[in-house]
Amino acid sequence: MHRLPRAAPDLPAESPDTKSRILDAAEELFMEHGFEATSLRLITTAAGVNLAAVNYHFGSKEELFQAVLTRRLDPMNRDRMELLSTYEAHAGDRPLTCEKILAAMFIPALRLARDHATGGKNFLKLLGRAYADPAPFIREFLSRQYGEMIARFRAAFSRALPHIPREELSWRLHFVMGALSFTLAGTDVLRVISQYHPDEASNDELLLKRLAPFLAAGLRAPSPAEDGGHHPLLDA
Amino acid sequence: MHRLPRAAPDLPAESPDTKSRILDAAEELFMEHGFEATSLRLITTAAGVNLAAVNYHFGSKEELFQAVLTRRLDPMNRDRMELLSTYEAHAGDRPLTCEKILAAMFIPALRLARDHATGGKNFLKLLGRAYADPAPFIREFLSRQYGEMIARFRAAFSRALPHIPREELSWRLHFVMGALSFTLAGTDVLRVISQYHPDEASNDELLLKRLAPFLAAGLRAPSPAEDGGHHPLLDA
DNA sequence: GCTCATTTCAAACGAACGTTTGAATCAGGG
DNA sequence: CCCTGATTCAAACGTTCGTTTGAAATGAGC
Repeated sequence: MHRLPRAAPDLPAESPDTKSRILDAAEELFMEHGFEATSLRLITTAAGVNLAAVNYHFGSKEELFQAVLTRRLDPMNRDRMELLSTYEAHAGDRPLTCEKILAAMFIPALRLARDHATGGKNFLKLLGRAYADPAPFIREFLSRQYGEMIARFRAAFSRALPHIPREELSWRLHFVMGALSFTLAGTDVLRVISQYHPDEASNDELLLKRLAPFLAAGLRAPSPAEDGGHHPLLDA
Repeated sequence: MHRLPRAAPDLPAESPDTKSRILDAAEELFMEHGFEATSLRLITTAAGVNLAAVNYHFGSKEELFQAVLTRRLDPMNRDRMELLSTYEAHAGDRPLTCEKILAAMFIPALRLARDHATGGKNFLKLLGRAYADPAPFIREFLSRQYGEMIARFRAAFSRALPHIPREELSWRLHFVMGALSFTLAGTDVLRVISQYHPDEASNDELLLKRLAPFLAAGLRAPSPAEDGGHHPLLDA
């Protein structure tokens, strides 16, 4: 099935196997232009491989896209769950704080953004954009990939915030994922909103350090159902 | 330039002028499949008009997309700013609450979702997805359309939260826009997160009533810069 | 050194795309 | 009634798309 050709004795950092070169090029180009607007010819040219290589190694363009996502999303979500388990074991039977749970979500993403020099950041952008893509095969794929992790984290938040009704918590988790993916996608809408310190905008750690307190406060907000109701919003 | 053919005496709800039929069909299909994956042939067939009509009336596919967005986005953002001005005038020289400012952002969006029977909800979904689209012409268009409104609202939040540094506030405004657009886009990721009460998920008013307290609490959170620092996140 | 399965390659496939063209159709004013 | 400008229409334009094909190249095992 898989070929193990040269053991790559000491080639500098160039020309890993064809499959990886396609994945790297596809990751960057999908991130830059989106799925539909990125042609296989663009990808294979950038990767320096033959056009037919994609269909040979991956089967189709859609399967290539899923392979691009799986390669990094799978380990990242596994890391998230492991980190959450570590925190929980360390806390004994006391519930975790929201900040700690959010840290279990963010740290693996940060690790990804830093480890692979450019690849990681490209991937997070790509992931943020995939969230908003209407293509059914993307939506189903993400549901499959995220299902287990989300369930674990919802349970953790549920213990951390016992006074928040389950349904309300589901919504807030949805908002958290929205703000996170929007932020990681790093769209240039930011240029409109802030006066845009470019050197800081690219610093993901600082970015998430700002996002976490924001989200933690939102998660802890009194539930509309528990504080007697009548919020001013939308009643005017 | 524009033709005013029949005054449409009492045609039930069918066959407005060609331009509107194209806009309606395009709005729904762009929402459903995205910009790149929606062909002009699909749009014109759904609208019951000739293929060439798009290029005749709008010039190109890109200009059609911008026309779809402008048609509703323009009035909505104008409504938002007017509502904010109304609230500010009513409050005299006291700063508005975060909830009130958020209401000025949400209510026009809700009005849009309700007024035009199906069109409005389609549009909000489309708008949420356009936020994440990498196409340069979309990004530039949104920057142009949103610039003025964002500036107004940032000023309002700045008065409501004088203890939050300007830069921190810019980030939080970014998070607010992210959560809002993600929520309005209404991706099915939601199906993963919550156990999904379908009849409630489609109720935008309830949805935004949950989102507003969440965001208001996040906006009011102590700034990492002002509370002496050392947050637990990311230090583990 | 031949074998055979794996991988690469140039070339082509049919389909679908956005856009253009030029004639047909229409409505209203002289 | 024809003229004029605006709109619709069928047809075709050239390009690009994802995928397939069949032969050439490759490399490990006997």
